[in-house]
Amino acid sequence: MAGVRAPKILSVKDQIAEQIRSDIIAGDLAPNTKLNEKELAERFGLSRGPIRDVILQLTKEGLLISKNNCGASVNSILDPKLQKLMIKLRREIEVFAIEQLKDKLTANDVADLESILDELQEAFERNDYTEVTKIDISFHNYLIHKAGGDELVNIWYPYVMRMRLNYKRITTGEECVNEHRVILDALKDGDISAATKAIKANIK
Amino acid sequence: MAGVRAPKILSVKDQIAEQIRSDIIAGDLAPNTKLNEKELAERFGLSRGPIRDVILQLTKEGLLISKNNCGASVNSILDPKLQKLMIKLRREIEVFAIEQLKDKLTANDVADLESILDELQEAFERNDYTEVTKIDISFHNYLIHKAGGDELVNIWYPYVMRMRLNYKRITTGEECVNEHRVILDALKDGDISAATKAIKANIK
DNA sequence: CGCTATTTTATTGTTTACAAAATAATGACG
DNA sequence: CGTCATTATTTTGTAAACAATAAAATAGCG
Repeated sequence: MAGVRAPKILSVKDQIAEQIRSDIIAGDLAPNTKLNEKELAERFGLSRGPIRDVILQLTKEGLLISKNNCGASVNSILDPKLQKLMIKLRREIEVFAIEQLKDKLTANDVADLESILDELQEAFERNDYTEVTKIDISFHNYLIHKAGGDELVNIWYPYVMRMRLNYKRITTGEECVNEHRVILDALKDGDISAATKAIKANIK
Repeated sequence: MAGVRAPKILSVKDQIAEQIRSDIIAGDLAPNTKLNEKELAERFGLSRGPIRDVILQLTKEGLLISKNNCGASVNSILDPKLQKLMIKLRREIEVFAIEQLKDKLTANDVADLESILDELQEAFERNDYTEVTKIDISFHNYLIHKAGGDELVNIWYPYVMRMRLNYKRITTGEECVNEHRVILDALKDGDISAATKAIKANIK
């Protein structure tokens, strides 16, 4: 079993949530689109119960906006002022994470991160930008989780999701892979200041 | 109807959530206490459905921690490093809010805030520290909401809740009322720099 | 024809019943 | 007597039916 990466086991609800996030990121669900519980339940072959849980979760993440007795819809673009604030806060969280990670990354961690970058490269070559975005997020998620566990991920995640809503298009593409490689290289060297600089450059 | 403050209409779920938050803040629900859905449902005279929604919500707020098929329990004290980070981030959010509020507070707003401070004073005189904490939060909530709406409240709230878990005792008491009065006075004068300083001093 | 009021429909909120998983309890074996 | 395997019970996850609210359509009136 040595060297075998544990496959991530996701609950049904987490999978549904992930799918809806993808749809929003991909633009299949445009801002202000209203979500119908019954439709979603039929689409995923479930009852409305779990769907409602997912909607609540995505609402807390800021992707959806819900009103009592009126249902949920895809949230719209952030006010620029708030957007700027969120970028700032997200940067601070990620810088904090990198500082915590000094001399904490194991060989296994590095290997995992390398493989995430490989996947990123592949997705980019396939022009699968929705997947690029998701893998991009998972790279950061790995660092955040390693540094602060679920607790830190929980406060970090809404910023990422909310920011994605505003772009909805990957900026350049190749740049994305390179930027993350710089981060990982700096981490491998234990060069916190370089890693911090690279993270700041990546979050925009 | 002039001068009549709108009574806040809360959904059933919001009321339950508020009650459980109070119990946690008051210490009636100690960290690591396991929450039983059936028990809660009976206590509030509801079925398990809405209770589950509330648990999910409080989990996202960081007050509870949930595991698949294992239920939810009251979250425990934060790691000091994370605690420090959260204080820093919360401060930045509140400073941002104050900057946005310059020349935006109406006479009505000021009156509302004054009356919140009055309630704070009363609760303090009754030695009702759970209520003091809740009113304290509502003062800040008013400012945050006015500055950034639900959007900003959503990212701010988890910090407050998470921090409260760590104290669970009001520090001095009278200090609390005074600190908030300083903030409000500075806001009334439009003295952003003083208000910022006061907010920073209050968040610790 | 335009507007409001009422009825109808659709959608969300809640309850109840059932399935699956985890925990607790029991019993066999060393 | 202690440990492990198996069974029983409790608890969470899901599904389906019902109630209440909001949205849409229709009818009545100026």
